[in-house]
Amino acid sequence: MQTPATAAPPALSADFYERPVLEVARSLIGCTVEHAGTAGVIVETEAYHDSEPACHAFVGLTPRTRTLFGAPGRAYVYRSYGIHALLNAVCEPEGVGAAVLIRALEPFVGIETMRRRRGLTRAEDLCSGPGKLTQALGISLEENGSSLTSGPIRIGPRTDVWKTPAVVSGTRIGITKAVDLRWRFCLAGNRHVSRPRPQLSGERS
DNA sequence: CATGGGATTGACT
DNA sequence: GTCAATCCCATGC
Repeated sequence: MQTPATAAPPALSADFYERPVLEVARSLIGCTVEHAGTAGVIVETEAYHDSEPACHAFVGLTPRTRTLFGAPGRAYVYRSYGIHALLNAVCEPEGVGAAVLIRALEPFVGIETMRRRRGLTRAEDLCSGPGKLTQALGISLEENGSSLTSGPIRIGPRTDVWKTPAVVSGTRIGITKAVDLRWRFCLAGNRHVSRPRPQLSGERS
């Protein structure tokens, strides 16, 4: 049996996500996200887990956290600050509330479409933040709970160019609880990482 | 039912 | 550096 004659590689399977969330967050650097004619390489992620108070799932099972506690390999999309849709990949076995927030991409497919959706031209302004990349890819709240293995949002494996990315960790952005956990992961030196960039040297704080 | 707080961004002092 | 936009939802009365 031949593989289908598609340009894109198969999406990551649900098994990929059914692992400790920190492991998945690191592994997702260099992978691809694709939706509605646009795609990018993941250059920044953050991990969230129901054992720590910055995670939405910390409060337990509610209508909002239903997706977070559900099956791994699905999208958790929620509205942030009343304005932005933020994309997460649900991780760990069903019953555990954990997810990886996709924080930044390096655009590589449909860049003109991204420019139109964003109303901006500079490549570094298109996907360099969690709210920016959902706008650039056309992802909305309706995709909450959808499968990342079958679409409409698909996450694919690392391509040859990104086989062994240099990943740096830092503290998570924009939270007020559990601020000391270094659960943010970035592709070292990449220009599409959101601000503030993690310190490359002198990781002591 | 009223309130308050965000896993952000862009515009502005 | 400051700040408002805007809305979902958890919480408390």
